[in-house]
Amino acid sequence: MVNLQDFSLKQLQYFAAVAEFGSFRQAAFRLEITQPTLSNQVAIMEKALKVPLFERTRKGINTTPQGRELLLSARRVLEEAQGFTTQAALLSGGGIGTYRLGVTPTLGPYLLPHILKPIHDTHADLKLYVRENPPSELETGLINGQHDLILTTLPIMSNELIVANLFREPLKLALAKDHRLANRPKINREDLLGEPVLTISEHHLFHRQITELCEEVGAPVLRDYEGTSLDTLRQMVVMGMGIAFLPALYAKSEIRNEEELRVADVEGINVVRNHALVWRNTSPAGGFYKQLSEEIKAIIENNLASDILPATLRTVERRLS
Amino acid sequence: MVNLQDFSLKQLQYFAAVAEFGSFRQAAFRLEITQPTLSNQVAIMEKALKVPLFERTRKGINTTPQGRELLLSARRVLEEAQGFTTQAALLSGGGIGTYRLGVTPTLGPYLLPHILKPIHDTHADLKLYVRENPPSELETGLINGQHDLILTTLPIMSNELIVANLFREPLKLALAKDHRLANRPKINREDLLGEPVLTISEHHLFHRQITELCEEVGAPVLRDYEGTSLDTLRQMVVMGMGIAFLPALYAKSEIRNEEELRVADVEGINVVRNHALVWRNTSPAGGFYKQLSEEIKAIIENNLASDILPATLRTVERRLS
DNA sequence: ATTTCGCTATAGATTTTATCTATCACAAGA
DNA sequence: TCTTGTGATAGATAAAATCTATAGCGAAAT
Repeated sequence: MVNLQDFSLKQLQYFAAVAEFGSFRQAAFRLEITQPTLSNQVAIMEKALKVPLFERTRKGINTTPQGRELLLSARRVLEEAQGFTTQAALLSGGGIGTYRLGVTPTLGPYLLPHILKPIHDTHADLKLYVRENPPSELETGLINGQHDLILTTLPIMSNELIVANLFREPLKLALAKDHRLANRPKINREDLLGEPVLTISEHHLFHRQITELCEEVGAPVLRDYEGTSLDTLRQMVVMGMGIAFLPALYAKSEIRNEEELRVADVEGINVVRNHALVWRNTSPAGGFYKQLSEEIKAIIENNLASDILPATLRTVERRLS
Repeated sequence: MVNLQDFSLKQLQYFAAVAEFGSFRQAAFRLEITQPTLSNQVAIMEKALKVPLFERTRKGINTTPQGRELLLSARRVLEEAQGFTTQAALLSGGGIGTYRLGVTPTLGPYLLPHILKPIHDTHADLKLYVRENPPSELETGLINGQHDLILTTLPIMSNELIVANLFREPLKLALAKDHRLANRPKINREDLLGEPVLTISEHHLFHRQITELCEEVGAPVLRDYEGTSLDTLRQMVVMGMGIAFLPALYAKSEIRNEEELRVADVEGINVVRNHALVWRNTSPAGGFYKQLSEEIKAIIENNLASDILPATLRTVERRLS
């Protein structure tokens, strides 16, 4: 059996050239090598394949019947190889290819619709394969190579990841339409005293932020009814089971119907989620990811300035402990 | 632009193996090379393509987004290359492929039906691409590579051709049913005196044989009515324009209707065509062609013994002058 | 007939490439 | 802390590709 290593692309090229020009000399001239080199390589290939490809005469060559058949296969190989090189040339330009982006379910569906379109306009050949996972899984998934990039909430613990802060997202207070505070022009911290608060399950990072906030203002957390998604949380608020803090972008996206819910700020409360684009410090495309993060930040600040706060920090490599 | 010569099949194999095993060391082990060699080759390819294929970490590698895309192309290349090798392995067995066989129009249609089937049975993967040409064109066509093999009548002049004699084909006398000699049990040389003889056009080799024969027996050749094919010659005999000498195999194939024509031998006349299989002495498949000629000879002697005479000579390399 | 030209094959030197051995440096896990 | 597993690096060696120069042969031209 002939092994793959028994011949090379170069030899296939030589073979095809000789067949095309019908002469070793001419083919060698076109290939910009000398004739003995060409004869040698073809002879080596013939020996490896155990098939005579050419019939040598004093006035040129004839391709053997076997050579004619193999020529077709050889051309197919060369064609595929050419495809490989052209694709490589494309990809070497950067910003091309399918990148696996992991996102938090509490942010992705509400942020991505705003940024995917402009990114696609800038990078026509960039595709994002988006998968949703809770932030903790995003981080490990990024480290072990399931994702190329993640769009997640801080903090990020691993010191082998590079974090590009994008923006801060405030939490908004969501009230049922018939809630006693629903029609207040302003709501203060003190108004929340004793108000039962619904939160999302504790797998999500801002569960802890909310419970801390509730302790500060003296609002009880309804642990028995932790929502598994922001949508169920919203439904529970509508049904009057309590109030809830919802991320601003979620509120902007999903709460259109003012008949159902009122969304309000609370004076003196400034709880935010920090969102960032994160990648491995070993990633060869780090430069491109950095550029991408700047573009995303610009898009957000242009389109969503009224809903979010700009990032506090520049891109930093976070260090643990 | 990346050139084809900038990477090799071997490197593609290495690339695919590293991507598959997720580790240089393991891949190197499977490939039976050392890890530095593998790292080196992959690095060389990355440099040539200007695309990072892997992201190196202390616990293994991740394939970059570009690497993932290129992996698909690389696998296609390797697949085609594999196809090339398997085809080469098939062809190296011999007796496989499409051989271009040139035949005389005065023999091919009447002989080939008898031999193609048995040859196909013996060599299932041998295909013959048959083209008809007058013997003189067959010879030059063989020399300049338009044919791989020819089945033609002797003599062959070129000394760079190898001739394997197959058999001798007698000429039969064809008479119209109402000819004065048609019912004779035997016909002698003397009976032909003065009989007008039709022949095929002078492009065909046995035109000369027939004119010489006619001179010997004192029969005039009707030059004005030279047939362009054996079939027209036969029609002319049926119409009573004269008698004709036809090759035995043609007579056997085409003259079924005894109502039209009578076919007879002439006592004392022994004109034959010598048929041979011929190929270039430079042809790498010479051994196979020789074997093929023996098989054809055997087939003929088994199936057509009553119609032809065995070849006089063994295979010889004919010399000119 | 002889020469010239064009073709491929061959020999040997040289350059280039692939490969190996030995080792380093780093991170994770025991 | 030590071991194990990972890829990178340096230098020596082996292998392969390439070149130059030339031989040998057949066909075409002289």
